[in-house]
Amino acid sequence: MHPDPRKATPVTHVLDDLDARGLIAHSTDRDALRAEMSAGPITYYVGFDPTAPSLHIGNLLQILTARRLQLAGHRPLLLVGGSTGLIGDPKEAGERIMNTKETVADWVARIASQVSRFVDLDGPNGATLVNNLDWTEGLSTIDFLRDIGKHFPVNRMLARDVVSSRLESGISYTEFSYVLLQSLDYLELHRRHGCVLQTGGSDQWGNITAGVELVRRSDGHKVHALATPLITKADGTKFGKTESGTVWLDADLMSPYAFYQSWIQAEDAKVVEYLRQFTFLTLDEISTIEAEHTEKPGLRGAQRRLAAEMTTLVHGADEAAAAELAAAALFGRGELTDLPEATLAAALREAGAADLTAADRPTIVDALVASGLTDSKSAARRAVADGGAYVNNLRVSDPDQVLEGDLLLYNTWAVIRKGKRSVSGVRVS
RNA sequence: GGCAGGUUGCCCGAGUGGCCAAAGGGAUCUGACUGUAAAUCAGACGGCUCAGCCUACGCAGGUUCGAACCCUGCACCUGCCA
Repeated sequence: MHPDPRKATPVTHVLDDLDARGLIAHSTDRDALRAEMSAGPITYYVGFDPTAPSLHIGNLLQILTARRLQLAGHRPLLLVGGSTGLIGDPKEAGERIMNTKETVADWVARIASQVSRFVDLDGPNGATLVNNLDWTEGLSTIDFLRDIGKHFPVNRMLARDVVSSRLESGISYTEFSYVLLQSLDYLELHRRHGCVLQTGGSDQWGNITAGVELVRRSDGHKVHALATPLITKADGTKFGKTESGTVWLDADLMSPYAFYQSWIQAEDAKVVEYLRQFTFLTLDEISTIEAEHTEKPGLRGAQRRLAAEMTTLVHGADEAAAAELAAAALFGRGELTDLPEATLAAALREAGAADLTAADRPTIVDALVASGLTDSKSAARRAVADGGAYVNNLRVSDPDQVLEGDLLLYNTWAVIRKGKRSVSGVRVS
């Protein structure tokens, strides 16, 4: 699970490594930070709010960045937002729906265990998990307003982009206050653990610098901030949160196979960037991959490597290998009929296979729905009408086509495909 | 509290009594071309027992042969005034 430290330890300063990987979008006084880091291990933190039962690859970038800093000898504090998760960070789309305290507490536990898998918890610079509920639960409103609120000029708060964009559509006092809580986190971690750096996504920059400011005003100390860029696709839209939904890290929410697929479909124009930002391959190794990729993009070597690295990192080597084998079987050049039954069955189990009953005489439309490739029978019929439905890589044009006889491999299996990249299986028995 | 405007399908947005499952755009899906890439072009895009039926235009009720469109009440949002 943990990348080999020898491979990952940069020979250069870790800040230069992050920079070269395209992981620094914004930073406070870089030279001062560099000097502090060179003088000895520093303590830094990154926070995750429990807005779902699992983290996604946007959060993963933050975890991996924290891991890079840890590998360089610094000490991470991983904060899970037990209290901030109850409030909700304002986002442009509009007011968040509030989750119950029980739900948030459950998500906190899940996310804490998820996040701790990516860092070392032991050793001289072992990571510490913290929960901001610890210092907000007993905090009185009066103390909060006097000690924290006093440092926040409302005119400056109103000027922040997220807030000003919400002034028209409306924003609750609850969300408006969020930045005070995150800032308080930084102050608390600075006081309790000597934390002098907060990292996060560039969308958090406003919240992060507000914390820097609070520490300066309250304690007179200069602390730092570093933000990673928003990871985008070639068209500028957010990577990893699109058509089929969010790319989750939890295997129950997204199978390792699906996770692998989401990476292998990376765009040519972006795949090398992703390799730099997400993997622990050295920049030299990535240069080599990039050269091959530029030479023969059709081989999709960069995408394969990216998918393998990421699936290994998140789900482990065994799952990664299984996902790779499944992809090779289902997307390979070879005939599906040439696959041994065990290979075929394994591949379909990875991709996901639905059970159908032969006596029901299931049709292609039934199979598309049962496998989850389409949301409804209407959509399935449409797919067939569009010429986008395949059984064992052969186009099916009749929506009433029953899956039986020659359409079943080993008298049992059928590989159902919708379009080019969506494959699933059915087992008819 | 008063006045004005608004609430339409995944999102934006047109529609003010029948020709509306609802223009247009975006997103998404599929096809062609390909390399599980991009770009381009084309088609699709509420559901179902699919030449028909059902559900839908904030919620509830009403007028009408017929309502997303008219009326009443309610909820929420925005602006102006107190």
